[in-house]
Amino acid sequence: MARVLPLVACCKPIARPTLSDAQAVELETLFKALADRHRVKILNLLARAGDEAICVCDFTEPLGLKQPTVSYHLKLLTDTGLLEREKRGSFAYYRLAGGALDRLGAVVASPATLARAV
Amino acid sequence: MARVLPLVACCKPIARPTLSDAQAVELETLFKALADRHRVKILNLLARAGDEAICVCDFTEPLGLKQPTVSYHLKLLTDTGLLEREKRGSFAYYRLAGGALDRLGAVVASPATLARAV
DNA sequence: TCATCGCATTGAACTTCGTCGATGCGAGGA
DNA sequence: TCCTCGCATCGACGAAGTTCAATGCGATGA
Repeated sequence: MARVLPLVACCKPIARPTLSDAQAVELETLFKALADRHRVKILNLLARAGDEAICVCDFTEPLGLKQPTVSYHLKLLTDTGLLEREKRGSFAYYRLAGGALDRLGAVVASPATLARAV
Repeated sequence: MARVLPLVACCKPIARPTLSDAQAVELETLFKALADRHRVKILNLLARAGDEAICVCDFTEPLGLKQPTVSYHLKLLTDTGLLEREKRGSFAYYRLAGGALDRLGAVVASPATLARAV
């Protein structure tokens, strides 16, 4: 029986019976992480890169942001569980966390989608 | 051939080739609408209500917010295209916009999900 | 060891958001 | 017509988010 995957280690879909306060806060945190044009672009760049990781310095130019700001956004996404960080020498590489986008989809599943999933 | 539905009259999935600036802004707007615990609960309440609409006065108690604040959130969600408003006498009823949650799922579709969809 | 490079963190300025009292407005009902 | 009720809007305030120069720190190489 298919199951709706938890997101980032938490989170139930929006369209479930009674969302608790804690669950609402978790979803708020998740969507806040996505609620910025630059972070959306970061996810897009990483999704397109597939398995390949991208280092901090390679984000600044496409985003048009300074390095501290890029680090700020990357840290926020990583803390939310959407990104994974890997250190190589003095470089920091980021990649999409495994299945992050898939689980994201499950969270916003509507009743109709749920019916199909279960 | 299945197609990824546009959201709210815009918006391509995150994992698509090159997100334009405008598309990133649209997604930012969308996720910002979801990035609040009370708005998440509103969507949850409406999703559970199915086809039935809920009037403003019935949100204040479960949300623990005053009427002006509830109206603020409902307007924000409506402006984003996630909710629909219907006036009955002096009452205002809100319901989920048709397929809003489904299209939401399409937006966050990962490359793997896309492969399945197409 | 010393200089350099890449990244994280700090601190401060600025912007945006969430909340609610007060107010306005249209719809009923007396 | 006047009063009341439900909702939207305004105005103001505090809270939170975004940006970047300055700084700190570990890694690399001369």
